Amino acid sequence: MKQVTHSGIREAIRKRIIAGEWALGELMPGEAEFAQEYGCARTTVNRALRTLAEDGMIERKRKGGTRVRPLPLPPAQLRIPILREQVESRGSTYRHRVTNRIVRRTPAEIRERLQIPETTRTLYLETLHLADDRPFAFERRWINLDAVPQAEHAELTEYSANEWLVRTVPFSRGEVSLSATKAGSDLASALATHDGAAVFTLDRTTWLEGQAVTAVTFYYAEGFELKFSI
Amino acid sequence: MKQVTHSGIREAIRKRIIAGEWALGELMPGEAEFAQEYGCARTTVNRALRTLAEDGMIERKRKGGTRVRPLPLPPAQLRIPILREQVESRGSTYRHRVTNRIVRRTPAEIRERLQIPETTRTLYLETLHLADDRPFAFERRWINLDAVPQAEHAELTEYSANEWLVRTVPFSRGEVSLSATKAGSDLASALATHDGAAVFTLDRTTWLEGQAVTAVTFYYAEGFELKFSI
DNA sequence: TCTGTGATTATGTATGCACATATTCTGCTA
DNA sequence: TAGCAGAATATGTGCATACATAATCACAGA
Repeated sequence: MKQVTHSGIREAIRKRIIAGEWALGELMPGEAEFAQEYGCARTTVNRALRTLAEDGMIERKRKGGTRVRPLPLPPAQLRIPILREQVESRGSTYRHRVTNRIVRRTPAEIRERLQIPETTRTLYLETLHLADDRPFAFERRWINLDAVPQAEHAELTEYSANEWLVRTVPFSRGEVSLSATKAGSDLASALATHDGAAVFTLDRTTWLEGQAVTAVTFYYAEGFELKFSI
Repeated sequence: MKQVTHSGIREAIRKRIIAGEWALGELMPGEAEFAQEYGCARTTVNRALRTLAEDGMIERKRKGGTRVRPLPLPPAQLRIPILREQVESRGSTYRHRVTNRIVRRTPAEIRERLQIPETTRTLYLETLHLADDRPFAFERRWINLDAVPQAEHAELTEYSANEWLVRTVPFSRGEVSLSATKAGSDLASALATHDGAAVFTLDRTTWLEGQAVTAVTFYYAEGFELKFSI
């Protein structure tokens, strides 16, 4: 009846929590108790409960015991795919075009986002991402040339700066901000839409081992939706 | 020098991956090899590598071995806080006002989203969420009364429908869609902004054990940003 | 009543071992 | 050469045990 695998026990306990066997915030049985009930080692229960805690379903404290989360976290696992995948998953053909590329003075706002001094050189890039040759997203990007010097002379024809960085500086971390922007005339013409269009906007600042790598803003064409499961 | 804890080993290996010791997609040493190198049990290495795999940094296959992810996943952990927390974390006072509440025919679009027949009764709610008495977000919600019959007569004064559902039907799952909407005149007046404003929009459809619970759309006031770390 | 200290206890983790499971690899056979 | 069966192997998992660690609790002393 009851599985004696950690995943089986995890799902059994998950069902019991959802069924309301313990109220929000209420203390649950301890590992030893569950182990006896399910007829398995405490180690196995430990793993089941640890996983549920990682999922945000329960809280655990040494000596304090295990309890159902008082206010369950809305757990959303959002993975923002790289643009090529966003386009190709819609069945469209992806292409990109670098419309501007220059090493120039970094605007103060970007210097602050990247926390770099005025002397640091950055590469500024504007890229238009196309789905079936229609504008899909417009990208403004600054790359810290101290962190990624080889970007200055990188070929960005086969791969966009987006993909090039993912391959060159993988596993970087950072901050993302999502918002809605009212298109000005320059943005509207880049995205081939009208002035005042509501544009879904994604800002990302990326770090690797404490050093700023890049700051980027994506402006998505009208009708774009970022979908994910929770 | 090197920790013999799973987290110590995990971080050591993470650093080696980031340093580029193995190329993207390249085969890494096996568990037994790492265990010998770090002088610990294979179980410990197993947990370290398992965690790295959950983080999306490596891929593992039985007999196939462990390799660095060929194309690293952009790992974004987004937890959408409930509105009260979004407001209060900005240091503002949260209040809400139910501006409309009616059991009526469910629009076909919503029936499709919830996959419910025409006969199913739903509760329609409009709620205005305020930060320091200024509009922060406007919410349109349909609640499946088959799934949550007690919603029909629930007091929604202390807690908004948002929070009431989180407490009543915790741990539900679903789909989220983020987009940008151009405000029409009714939405603009609800949010006390101007016609044509760019409005950040969040759609969510929620399920519990295969049954549709609620469909909701949040329209956030101008200037709103949804921030998170990756 | 307040305070601090030590005992208590639930979870956290490392280990050695055994066995399960999914792939890949090898070599036999047609 | 193609196809298939079985061997080999890396990861996956369960268990018993021991000890670590962090909270909490109880109690003594001021």
